[in-house]
Amino acid sequence: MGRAPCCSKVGLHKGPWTPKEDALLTKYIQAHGEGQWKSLPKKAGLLRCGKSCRLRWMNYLRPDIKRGNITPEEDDLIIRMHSLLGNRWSLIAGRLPGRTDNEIKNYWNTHLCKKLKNQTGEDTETPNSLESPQEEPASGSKKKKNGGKKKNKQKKNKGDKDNAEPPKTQVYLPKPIRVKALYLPRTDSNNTYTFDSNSASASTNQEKEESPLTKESNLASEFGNVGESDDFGFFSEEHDLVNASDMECHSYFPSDHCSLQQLYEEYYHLLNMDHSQFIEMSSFGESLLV
DNA sequence: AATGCTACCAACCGCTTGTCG
DNA sequence: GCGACAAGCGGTTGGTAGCAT
Repeated sequence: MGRAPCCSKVGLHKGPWTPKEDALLTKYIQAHGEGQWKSLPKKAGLLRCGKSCRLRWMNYLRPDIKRGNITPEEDDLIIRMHSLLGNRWSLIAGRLPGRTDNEIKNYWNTHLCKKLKNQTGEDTETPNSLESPQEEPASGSKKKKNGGKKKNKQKKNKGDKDNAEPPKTQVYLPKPIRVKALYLPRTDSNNTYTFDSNSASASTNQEKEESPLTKESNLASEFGNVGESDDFGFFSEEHDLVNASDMECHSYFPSDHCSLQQLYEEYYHLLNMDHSQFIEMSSFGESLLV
């Protein structure tokens, strides 16, 4: 398929965003809404590519972003979700409202991977991105060519992080996070699972359709189109969809452990059902169930 | 104080996927 | 069915902070 035009056109800014750029982007989106990322920079007066604008907005500027530590419960959920889903950061992020895929990915690579490695000895490679077992995760794979840079330690535009640098191995604070719609899997009395097809957030059209649900549907399709099985009732459209108001009822920021635990358990059940009864497991699906 | 090294994370890059004409 | 475009996703890179020497 065609690729989006490369962002590296001459004259376009790259690198850290300035407060001025942030303001321009925020102002434009507040006035005109999300979407049309390609034409947005020009209209907003930004010398950035659309992808860059989108990323900045999604990961940092969105008004519904909250900032805060990754709680131990979230930490635990990330670990367990990752064990189920692998490197599907957006899926995992979808289960952790207030967390972006980028954030979770970084958090995994910098904290959890190491943590698990220490706990389990060695076996913490991810299902989808196995690295050499000898290599250090994350940091080991990115030894800096530039080495130390103590001299010019001027701040880049992340001043809000300054108050949040705990010692190593701690959860790092204020980080921009995108609040994604919470697509809660639901269990009905027959223990079948369905997913909402609506977004609870003001997302773009694309986002609505390329939502975690869609990804889950993709996941389901990787399990062999289970959704098409009425018996399975997996992603059947006609029943028991969670509407936005339902989702509001599930705390938008399920900070309590019970909610997170429930999310995990539902995923766990979902992925550990006896699929062999219904489908032929794809290799990917199998990889998720190891 | 200067330098080296590592950890962290924002941002980028390239690929994939979905939509539309 | 095909190609172009828009958007999303995950891996990787590069800059900065902080600790060690």
